[in-house]
Amino acid sequence: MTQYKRYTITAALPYVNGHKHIGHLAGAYLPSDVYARYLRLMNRDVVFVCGSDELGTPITIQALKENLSNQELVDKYHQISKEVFEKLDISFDIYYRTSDPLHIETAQEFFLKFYQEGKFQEVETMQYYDESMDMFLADRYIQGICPNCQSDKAYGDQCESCGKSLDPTDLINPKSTVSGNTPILKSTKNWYLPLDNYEEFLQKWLIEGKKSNWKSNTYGQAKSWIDSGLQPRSMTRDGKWGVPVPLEGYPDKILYVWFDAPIGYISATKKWASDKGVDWKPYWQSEDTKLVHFIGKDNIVFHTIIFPVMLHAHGDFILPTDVPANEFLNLEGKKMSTSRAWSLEMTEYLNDFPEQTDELRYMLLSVLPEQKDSDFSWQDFQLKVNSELVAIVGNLVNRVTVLLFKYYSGEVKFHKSCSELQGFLKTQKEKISQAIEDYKFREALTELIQIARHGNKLLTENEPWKLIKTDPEKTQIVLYDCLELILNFGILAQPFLPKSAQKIFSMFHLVAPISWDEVGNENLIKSNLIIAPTALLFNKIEDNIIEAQILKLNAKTQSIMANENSKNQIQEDLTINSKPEVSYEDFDKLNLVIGTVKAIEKVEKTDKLLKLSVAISGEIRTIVSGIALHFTAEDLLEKQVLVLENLAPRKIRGIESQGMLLFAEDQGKLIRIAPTDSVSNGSSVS
RNA sequence: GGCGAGGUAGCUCAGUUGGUUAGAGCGUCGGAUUCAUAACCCGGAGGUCAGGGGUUCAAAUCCCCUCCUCGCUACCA
Repeated sequence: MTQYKRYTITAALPYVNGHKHIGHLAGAYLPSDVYARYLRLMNRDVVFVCGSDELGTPITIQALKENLSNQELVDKYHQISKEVFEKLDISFDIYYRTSDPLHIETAQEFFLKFYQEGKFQEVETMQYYDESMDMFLADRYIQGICPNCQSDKAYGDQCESCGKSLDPTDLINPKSTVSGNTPILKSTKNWYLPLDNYEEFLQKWLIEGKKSNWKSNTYGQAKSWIDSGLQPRSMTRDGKWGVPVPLEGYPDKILYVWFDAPIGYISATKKWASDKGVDWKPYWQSEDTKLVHFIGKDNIVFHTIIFPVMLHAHGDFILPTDVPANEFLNLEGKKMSTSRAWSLEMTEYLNDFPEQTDELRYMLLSVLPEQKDSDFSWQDFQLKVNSELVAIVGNLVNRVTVLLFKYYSGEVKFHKSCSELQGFLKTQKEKISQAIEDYKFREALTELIQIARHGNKLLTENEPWKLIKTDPEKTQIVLYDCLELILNFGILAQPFLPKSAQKIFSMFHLVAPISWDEVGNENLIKSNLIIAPTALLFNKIEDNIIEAQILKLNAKTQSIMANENSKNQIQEDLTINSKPEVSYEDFDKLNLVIGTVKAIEKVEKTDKLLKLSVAISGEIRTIVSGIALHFTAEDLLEKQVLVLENLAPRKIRGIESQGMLLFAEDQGKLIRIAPTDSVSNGSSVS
């Protein structure tokens, strides 16, 4: 269907700072595996690469948490990931790791070439530096008080409590998480890739070139980034756990993980090629190669903009042909979250259902978030397994083998299959091929099941259990047709259900892989063949299994949340204790008064801001407060509130705010503070 | 608020060069059947395609407005 001579298929490198869940599987690994398996069965030249992304700051943070060295941590999770993918039959040609020396070398070559050709901009910026540890602090190594929600759990890049993304210099009272000391600002040099210089290239290659053949979600998001104007982006960081910057005099500089990680695809290909004794270059540098990146939507910008710009700037490389990005998979209607334990990790599934990997593959493929976020529910899982895999596929195989053994002791009598059946198989094969090439895996799966449905229909229509009494010869033909459907189902099922496909082949004394071209080949079923009796292809999943999983999920998330709450409690206690002692003079500077809210309006074009008019003594103060999510106008109108009267005025959204309203906060909810009996406006609080 | 993606049957979702009667699976109801893991097969019911307006001989599909969901992003003394 295409003119490509070879295919380079990549699946997003899992960042090995923890266990990966089924959302990751559905997002990148399963679709890419189906695609790669299909192409191999088409006898195409394919390399399918993936590997652990093992560098960067979050690794070091997780290592501290688990009390392991960086290397021990990545070794641990690399091993787990590798095994999990093997068990789920994800058929990577190589599962690599970015801590490999070959990768370091490859990434450094990239960097050096850019450096020597003047493709970087050297920029000096001020960064936090921990003098006691003699190191610059990456964002995650700085903790302080969030300027937004006052939580003291805010990191340099984001507040864990309110989720606001931050710049390290936004933090109040920043501390180094390494030493606990207050860091100083110090000048540092980094190398920036001026993405804005490549807008013309992106305009032509992506905006114009990919408009009609990329999925709307991928294209839309990439276009949105380009349209909003690209900025130079630093391709280096201060740190030690990463690819060292290959320049003299910068021992503490490493490459930004998003610079080196996608290069990992290339390093992985190099390693695979050298192990195999072939040349890696055509897979990345030849125009007749199709390069496809399978990713989740969180990686779109890196795979559609930054990495292509890198490849383009380098000059020797081809660009990705397709970037089929999937949306997210929810679990029981809610977004998966590792920190809230609302997730199904691949290791958990394998532990509970070690023999049912095809069932998971089937379920996930049938709900792949191809167009929009989709949902995995245990009930749905049970339904899909029981009413499709068991009732349609497994049942067909069972029906046919039972009849065959009953009437013919399992021996196949050869008959030429009818042309109608041949036509049907050919049609399904074409439909499935086309769907896979269009990355419509759900559709492909539906067409696959049609083959088994057809078999059940043949049986019901011809009733061989009756026919055997009147027309033994016709009975043989019907059963032969059914066997042919089963075998061909197996061939076409190989990309989706590899274990089940092999089970089917075993009945016919055949071994996978069987090429796509063999669909409809009558010589595969030998005359007078004795079918090997098989166990049931799929087993029903009973209600209690599903109930147990749902209970387990709820228990898991509740215990984590309880844990979190107690941690929060400790954190809050710490907040109280961690504030420095103040003198009476300091306290006396604050003028706290009671006022009454006289008018409220929402600040235009904001979600959280309310503009309030508050009466204190003789005057009306205008105060802007970020509380619109907690209170409506009715809640506060004519109510008394606690006001910090002498706070320096500040303009917010063009309105001068003359004071500050004080509220009690409990678990993120704001509660109004007011005297128990009404007092006159302006009454002081001391 | 800005940007992106969605809103189609009870549920999960397909469906764009605009074109008969809007589809599938599951569920539901009815029928048929017993070879089979109470499974399979046939049939029915079920939709103002989020709402409104426009373009057109013709709109789920193109344009405009509004509402809702998700993601990114902005304001938060």
